[in-house]
Formats: sequence, C-alpha cells, structure tokens
Amino acid sequence: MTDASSPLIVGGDRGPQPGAVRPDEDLLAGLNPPQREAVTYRGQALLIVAGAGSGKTSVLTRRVASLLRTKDAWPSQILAITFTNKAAGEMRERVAQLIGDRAQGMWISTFHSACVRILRREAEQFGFTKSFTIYDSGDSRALIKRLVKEHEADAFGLTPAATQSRISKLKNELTDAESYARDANMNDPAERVFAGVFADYQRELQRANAFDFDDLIAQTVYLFRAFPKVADVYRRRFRHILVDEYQDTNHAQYALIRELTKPVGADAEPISGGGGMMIFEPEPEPDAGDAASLTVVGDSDQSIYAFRGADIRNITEFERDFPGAKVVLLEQNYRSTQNILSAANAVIGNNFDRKDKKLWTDVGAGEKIVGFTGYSQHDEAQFVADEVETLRKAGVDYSQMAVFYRTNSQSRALEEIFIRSAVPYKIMGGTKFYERAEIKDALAYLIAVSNPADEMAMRRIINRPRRGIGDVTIETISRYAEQEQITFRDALANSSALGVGPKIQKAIAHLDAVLAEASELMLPASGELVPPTAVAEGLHLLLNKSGYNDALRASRDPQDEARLENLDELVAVTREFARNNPEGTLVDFLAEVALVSDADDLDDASGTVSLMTMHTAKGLEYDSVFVTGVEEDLIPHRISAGEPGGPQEERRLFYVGLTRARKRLYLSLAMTRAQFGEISVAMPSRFLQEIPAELVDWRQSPGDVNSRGGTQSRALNARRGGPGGGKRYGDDLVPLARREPSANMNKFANRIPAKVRDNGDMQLAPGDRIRHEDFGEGRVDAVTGEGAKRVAHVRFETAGAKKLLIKIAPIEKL
DNA sequence: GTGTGGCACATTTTT
DNA sequence: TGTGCCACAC
Repeated sequence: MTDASSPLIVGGDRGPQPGAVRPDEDLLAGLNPPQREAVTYRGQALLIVAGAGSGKTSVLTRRVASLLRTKDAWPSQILAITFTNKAAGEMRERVAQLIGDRAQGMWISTFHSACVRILRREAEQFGFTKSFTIYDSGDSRALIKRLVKEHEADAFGLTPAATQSRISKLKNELTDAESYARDANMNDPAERVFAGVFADYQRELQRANAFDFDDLIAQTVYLFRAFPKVADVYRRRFRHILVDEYQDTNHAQYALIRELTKPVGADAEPISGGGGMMIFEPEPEPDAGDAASLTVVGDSDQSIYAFRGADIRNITEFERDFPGAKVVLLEQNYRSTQNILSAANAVIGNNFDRKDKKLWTDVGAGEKIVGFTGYSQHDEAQFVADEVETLRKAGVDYSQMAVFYRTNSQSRALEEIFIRSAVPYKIMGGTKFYERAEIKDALAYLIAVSNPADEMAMRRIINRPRRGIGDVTIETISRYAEQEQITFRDALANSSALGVGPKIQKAIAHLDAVLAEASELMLPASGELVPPTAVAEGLHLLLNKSGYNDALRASRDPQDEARLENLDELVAVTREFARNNPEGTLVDFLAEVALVSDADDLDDASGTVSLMTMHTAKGLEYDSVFVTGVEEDLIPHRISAGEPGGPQEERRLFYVGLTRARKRLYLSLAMTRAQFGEISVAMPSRFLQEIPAELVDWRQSPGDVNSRGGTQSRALNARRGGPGGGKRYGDDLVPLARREPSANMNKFANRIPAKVRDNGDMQLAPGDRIRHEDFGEGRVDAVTGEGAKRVAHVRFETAGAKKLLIKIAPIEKL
C-alpha cells in the first residue's frame, strides 16, 4: 500500500509544507484517529468503511474542506456524489460553514443530477437537444404500456411492469437495445418481442428528446466512451471525486466513476463499434498522477438497493479495482446507545459472508429497547401514537421522532390513528406530490413548452381540460405530423389542415395559441435573459388561459378544490425555485422537479413526527425511532424469500432501521394485519429472535397476546402512561412508564413462533352471543370469509361494532 | 366524446 | 381498500 503518498500538485499550488502547522488543523478538531486519517489522506484511492453513525458525513465534509484549505484542489475540481439532493444541499452548506465562500463552484449532487448537467451540455453531440425531458418511472411505464399493447407482448407474459423492470435492469448493466438484440435468442418469440419493445422504447425516447432515469447514467457513460474528447474535458476538470453511499451504486454508476477516474487522454484512440460497450479489464495506467483521486464512503451492511441494481461488490472489491487503495475503518458510533448498537450488531451478525465489524460507543447502555405487540395494526398504531405523546410530554420534540415501516401501505393505519389522536405527522414519500394527476398535468403543460418533441406530454394535455378532442382526433393529428415530418406540437399550428370539425379546430387553435404565448414568456430568444419569475408566470398563464383552472373551479367534485390548492402549491414551488435559482430556467426547474427524491422534502423544523419507509430512512437519524410491523412476511418481506440474497438484504434493511435511533428504539408488531381488506394472521419476525432478550423490555410480548388465558389482560383502549399522570421528567433520558416485565418474556425470547391462540374451527352464526376478553359481550351480525380467515362481524354492547378473526380472537361462545 | 358502474387485481423497497 | 380498466348508455 502506498501510504502517505506525496501530496498532489495541482495548478501550481503546493501541498502543505512539512513541519508547518497544517492549514487544515482546525478542521480536525474532535476527530478520532481513523477519522483524521480519512480527512487528511492524500492518494489516488481511498475507501472509508463507515459504520452506521460513525460520523461519516462530518468526515466527508471536512475532507472536502481540507482539500480546499490545503490547496490540493480548487472548488471547481471537486465532484462529490451524494445519495439524495437533500444530502447534497446539507453537504454544500456544511462545507461553506467550514471554509466560507470558497465552496462556490463545487459540484455536489446526486449521480442523476450530475449526469443531467453533463448531458445538458453535450446533448447536441448525439442527437438530443439541451431541453430534453426526464421521464420518471410513471412516464416510462406509460410509454412501455403503449408499446406492449402495440406489440401484443402481453401474449408472451410481458406485462408492462415486468417489461419496465427488465429494461431498467439491462440499462443498469449498460446493455442497450442493440446489443441485447445481438445476443438474444431470436428463435424464442418471447425474446424477440421483448427485444422489439425495448428497441421501440428507446427509439420513442430519442424521438421525444427524453431520457429515463436509467438513461441519465447509462447515456453519460456511452457519451464518454463514444467521445473520448468529451470525457477528457471532465477528467481534466474533476481532480477529486468523492462518492457517498458507495455500497448502493449500480454497475452503470460504477462504470461512470471508472470513466472519470481514467487518466486524461486514456482513450485517445476512438473505440471501435459505435455502441461503445464496456471494456472490463483494468486498463494499464500510464501515469497515475494524471488520474483524478477517488474517495468512496460506504458500509456494505447498509446496502439495501440490490433490487434496483446496486452491486455490493462495487465496495467489497474496491481494493481490487483500485490497486493501492487506502482503507480506513470507522467503527466508533457517535449516534446510538450501547443497547441499540448491541441489538443492531446481533442482528447483522447473522448475515454470513460479511466482514465482521462491530460498532461500539462510549455513551453508555441507555434505555432498553421497548417492544410491543398489538392485536391489529390499529392497536399497534395506537401504541405508537400514545408513546409519541408520552415522549412529547417528556420534552421530546415531534421532529425528533420517526416511525418506520417496510411497505408504504402500512402508513395508512398509522395515519388514521395519528389523525384521531391529533399527533402532527408528515409522510415522506408515499403518494408523492409530483405524482398527483393535476400536478403531472401542469408539468406536462410546461414540458410542452420546453420540449415540443415530447409527444407524451402533448397527448396528456391535449384534452385536459376537456376540449372535445378524443382518440380519433389525436390519431388524426399524429398521422398528419408524421406525413408532414413535423412534431405533434407543430401540427397543432395547422389546425385548419387537419380536416377536423370547426369546433375541434377552434379548440386546437386555442391550445396552440396558449402554448405559443407561454413559450414567448418562458423561453429566451437568442441571447436574451428571461427573468427568474418567468416559470411562475408562465405556469400561471398556462393554467388560466388553457381553461384548466376554470374547469376545476366549475366542478362540483369536492376533490377538485384540493386539486386547485395543489396547483397553487406548485406555483409556490416555482416561486421558491426562482428565489433559490435566480438564473434557473424552465428546463432547470423541470429537471429539479423530476429528480426530487422521497427524502428530499424533509423539513426538519416542521415540528411533526416523520413517517417513512425504512429505505427512505437511510442516512437519517432521530432521538426516538419506532420500527413497526416487525413481522414475518413484512420484514423480511414475503417476496424477498425467493430472491437470491433477499433475506440478507432484508436483514440489512432492518439493521438500517435500528441504527437510525439515537436514544430510544421501539419495535412493534401486530398479531393480525389486514391487507386488501382481508385479515390475516401475522407472525413475529425472525429478526426479533436475533436480538438478545435482555435488551428488550416487552410492554406486551407476542406471547402475551397469543397464549390463551395469559395473565396480561390488555385493554385495547387503555391509554398507556395516561394523560396528565403527574410525572415529571427533568432529564433528557426519560424513565418511561413501564409495565412490570412480562412473565412471558422468556417464553418468547428464543422461540418466536410462539403458540398462536387457536380456536380451531369454532363455528359462529349470525345471532350467536360471544364474550371477548376486552370488548365484553356482543352479538354476531354476520360471518364472512373461509377457513382460517373467517371473520365475525360482532356488535358489542359497549365497544360497538368490530370485525374479528374467528380463529385467533380471544373469544368464547356463550 | 363523455360519464357511469361493475369487476378484477393489487402492494416491496426508489433515483 | 381503492384504483384502473372495460363495456355500455347517453
């Protein structure tokens, strides 16, 4: 290993002089030795293995600051890749705090944003224009759906969803439609059809001047390979490349990094074959000093994106890929208490095939992990809501609490209970703002202005609001455009030549006029500067003059009022964009909107509890964390069982969830869970067994709920902790109200599939009277379902109407 | 071309 | 539970 190699000499600036006080000494304050090393090491390649909570963000920002301070790099020579836009923003801010305005000019962004920037500059090189559109998954699904139908591919079992994910996987492996067709077995009709759809899809994207998410990366790689001169521009520019969350990079992203870290001029000879396919073997490095230095940060235990092509080998084989690489291990955790870490270590230790690594902390054991088992997901949610309130009363801010779940659908029950309990919350991701129909419509209007080649956007808005333009007319326009070799958008300008009725002709002419007016407002004539407010004004104009807003206002559908509000919010977003990006154009705005991620809209100061999936939680931390739905078939998810490496990835996901917590961790599950309106029995997750029993304080263990006649009677509506119980907490670490340790704890500890209460095939019929352990007596109204899923609809005397799963409900027939 | 009602199917995670 | 698609009526 070439330790302590000589400092890079850049732009005539010398590195730090030996013996002198380091110019970046202040940046090292408070760092432990490995952290220091990670900040100060200067060499070609550095791998920072950063366990959860080991201060990696701090290290990364200080490393960037140090590179600038020691003059090893100018800001413009730095390219830092983060996982989310939010992380990028924070990093930029923190670097600026450390070293001031010098931070200007760095590229700190996600892979996707960086590629958009590059593609934007170079688009004309390969048949696109600067104003290309970015298709999100929904857009590309819509396009694929159309093509699948056209090719009648569903006859071969090619659903739109399957086709989309297959294309995405291929692109992540840098296989394009042509090379796929070359290697595919064309005797197989299914293969042939798929290859046809793939090729058409790519053709349509090109025709629409559009890239999908995967293309943003893959096409940038192709661009670099096909145009070595272009690649050299960026190799010359970026002398220090830093990549965060490296364990979640896919092959295309890896290839991109490889391209950028080749020595300038490495590809002097143009490569043969226009496709520019992958060259795998490491190239001889003629002059290593000439290549950019690379720093990657990651933790293979937190790799949770294999399903979208992330390749854990990128990090595990880093040392092989970059010979002479320095490796720094960060194992001291500054985030969580020892109890939380012990649980997390124990869980992740069950993954074989991993380098053993143990996080430790010196902050002490802290509180025990709290466990709770509810009857239903609502019961579970009530526990969470009650506990949130208890914490709040003890002085914990809502914004310091988070609730995690495996699947988005689980948020519904939590939401219902939170609303009822008046707990302020915010759902990250889920049905996202930008996926709402009215927002997509509004954006389609903007796209129609910015990228007239995008026929999808045109088709979307042409009859929204209703203008009396149906499929027949759309096809007429489309045919006309093809005939005249013009775009769909331009065909609108010739409405009189289309041969449609006068009413429709007028409607088309009006839409054309509105789009033209908006174009004038938002698009710069050559050399002209457009005011930053142009996007906001243009959007406002489009929505009003197109009749879109009027149609919503005139509607009597109560939802349309909410849609209007959403559109107002979108206008507000454009204003905000103008404030933050005085030079931002329409095209920039659309790109930003297309690339927002689930975690991006996180607003820390909002004073609300955050609800999100465990995936979204990556990279975040909270004082108090609730991991909910810790059940078999949920975490690990049922579908993962069949996938190679699936269960292990699920374990890593669970590990990510646990390690988000600073002080308090809650694990909860439910004994029954309703999905699709069907109630089914849930079993505790195998991961619970992996946590040493002494770390968990079960308020209500699975055993309590399961076993018949257990000692714990549980009152569904009892409010734990009670309001205004007169408890006073001075300390930050609150001793929370705790029930006496469950007598059943040992029973549960290492024998998870505890005996489920089983009423056998108890027969109930409408009119029967029953007694329920908690609800008391009631009368059966109806029985639905079959076998183990039979459900009794019962009207209780005091508790009201309930639905009970007959097989396991704590009931007896009277 | 538009609106309605019935029915099938779905939910793993996401830039 | 709820969404999306299709068939049918206006």
